[in-house]
Amino acid sequence: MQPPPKRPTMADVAHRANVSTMTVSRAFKRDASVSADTRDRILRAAEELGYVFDSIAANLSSRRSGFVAATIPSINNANFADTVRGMTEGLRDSGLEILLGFTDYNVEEEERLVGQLLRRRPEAIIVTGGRHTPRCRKMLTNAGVPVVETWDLPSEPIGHVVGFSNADAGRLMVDHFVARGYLRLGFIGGDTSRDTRGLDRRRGFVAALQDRGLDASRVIASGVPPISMREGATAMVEMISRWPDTQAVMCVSDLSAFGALMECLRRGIRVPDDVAIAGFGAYDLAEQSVPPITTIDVGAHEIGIRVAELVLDLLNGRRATDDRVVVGMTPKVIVRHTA
Amino acid sequence: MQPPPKRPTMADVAHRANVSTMTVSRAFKRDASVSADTRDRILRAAEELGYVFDSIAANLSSRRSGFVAATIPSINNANFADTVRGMTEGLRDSGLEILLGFTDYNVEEEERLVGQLLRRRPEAIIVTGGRHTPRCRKMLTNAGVPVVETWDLPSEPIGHVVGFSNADAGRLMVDHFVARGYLRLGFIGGDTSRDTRGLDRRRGFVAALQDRGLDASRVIASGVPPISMREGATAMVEMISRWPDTQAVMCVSDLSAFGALMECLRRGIRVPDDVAIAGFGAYDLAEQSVPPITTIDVGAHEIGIRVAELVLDLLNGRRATDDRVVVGMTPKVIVRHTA
DNA sequence: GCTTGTTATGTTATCGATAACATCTTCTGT
DNA sequence: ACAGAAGATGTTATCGATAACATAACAAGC
Repeated sequence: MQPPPKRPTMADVAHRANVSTMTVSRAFKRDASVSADTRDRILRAAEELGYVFDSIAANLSSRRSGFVAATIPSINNANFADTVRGMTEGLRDSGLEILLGFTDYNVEEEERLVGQLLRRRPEAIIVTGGRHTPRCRKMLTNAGVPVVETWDLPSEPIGHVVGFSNADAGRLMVDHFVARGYLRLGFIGGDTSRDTRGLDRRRGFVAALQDRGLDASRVIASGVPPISMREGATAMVEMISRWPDTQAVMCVSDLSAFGALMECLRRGIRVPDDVAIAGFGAYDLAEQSVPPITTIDVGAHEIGIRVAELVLDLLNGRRATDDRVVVGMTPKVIVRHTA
Repeated sequence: MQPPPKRPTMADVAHRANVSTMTVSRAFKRDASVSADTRDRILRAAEELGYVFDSIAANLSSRRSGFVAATIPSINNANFADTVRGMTEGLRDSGLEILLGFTDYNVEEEERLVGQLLRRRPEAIIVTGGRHTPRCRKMLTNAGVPVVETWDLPSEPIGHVVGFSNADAGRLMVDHFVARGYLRLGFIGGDTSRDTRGLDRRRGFVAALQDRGLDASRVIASGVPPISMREGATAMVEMISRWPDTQAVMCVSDLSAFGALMECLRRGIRVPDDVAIAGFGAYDLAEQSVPPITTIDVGAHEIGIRVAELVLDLLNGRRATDDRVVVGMTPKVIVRHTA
């Protein structure tokens, strides 16, 4: 290895442009009062030297990191992707960037990740879900920046909330099934150790069954969340072999619902005549599938937009930091062909 | 607003634990030589004070940021998600984190993004694709850190490469179609202004047709990349109405192929008997779909793993920084039912 | 017993920018 | 023509950690 080629600094640019470093610093901001002439000279000098602004130094000096941290369970999930898109759009003109971390549907991993993210001094932190390890809760509580929980309506929020009740989503589907005359109902989801929101949907589903005095035992829990199309297919096979008279099945997501539906097509099981299927999440897939899949829309994109608005309001002092904002969204059944 | 509650610093921890800040700093590293006793005392003091390590200051001081930057076209794409997963796995134990940015399939946006990322002094930068704006090329060339281009085999690489030839992928599908006896072939993709890799696949497809003296005019280019399932469906309609005798169609991705396939099912067009359909990317969707979709696998996950290995080798000096590494992968057709 | 090495810890000088305040021009209105 | 505001630029101290070097304490080897 040779000695690092020493990058030029602001001082180098300042020297070349015959100004002070402070003026260079101002020239690199938007609104700063620097004469057009001087700014040109500085930017030209920077260009000639190949100067690259050092955000790290700027962050330390200004005590502002310029980003908000966000954790989502998975990079490969259209729902969370929609939410992140919404956040990105909402923050676009604010100069804030999003630092994204993935928890892999795992609260231990979330704890680790939140710890790492907080070390980078984000201006706000957004987490998916309302269940965390005690240590993680504590870190978030003491973070000293706005905290927003999303995709959930926690009973004891840490800070602010933009979400919906996953249990209600489960209930909602029972209502829909029953209204259609289906009474022997099942639920397909992953093993329950990880995806707490999926688990809440199942809880709501089961509770609604019990409220109505219906059989609440038809639950398949297998596969590591998020369960895949394939696992949905496998679970469907198990469902109809264990409880052959099942009339309708809710799957924890549209992906598993699609897998279940495809398995039925392969086996010549008619949907919804022999068994009805519904999913969750309003993925494109559910709409485009033949037949199209009944699902629940929770407004993933809108969640992102609302979160961004909220964060900006809090950071700009347009809202008091200490009053808890809870934005509740309402899940809606989208009725299609399969249920 | 009250005066900011002033976070504790290392100096505070040092004072409380009766050591110097340097010892605190060491206690927070892994390997540093601090007696077990002292370390305990320090960590306890830190815990009691609610101290949170400040990465920004550490980065400035140590002149190491501890992350690699990566740009991908979209957060919502299973292929790039697989690659990112591979990179994450490969970097897991290195202490390096991934700072992810999304270009929205847009080289202008990529330029902006790369500029922002470089300001944060990444230890390496990974970009998707081999086509960039001139300014972006220049920034990458002068970045002073390892640069890896992926998902492509650029003719003039900036630094290192882990990818495959998209044109070859297009050619490969023509070979497959012809081997099956299909001779009137079409291609469905987005409008050509953005997704340069999709465009390369089309180029290869068209070139292969011309080489064989086949009709190369059946190209539908509409929709902003990445084109959706719905756009695939629309494009399929256009294809069969403009060229009703088309025998086989390659779609730029499995998503659009799925959309095209579903449209055929809706219209009672038999696949592959009336028209064959193939996609690209080996998404789960293509495997689970009924019927399952013929596609091309490029090893998205493996690309990520290879990139991570390469980056680690370069950063650890196990490979010279100045010899260009080109890892070429070979796209493979996965033959299923639709073509 | 004295050198040498190892381990644990402290001291000092930065890293590269910015906040806050100071200074010097140049307008503006009367 | 002059006070006062607004605009453009400079000076100094600092943000919170770490590299590099220095030192102290103790063990091992001869």
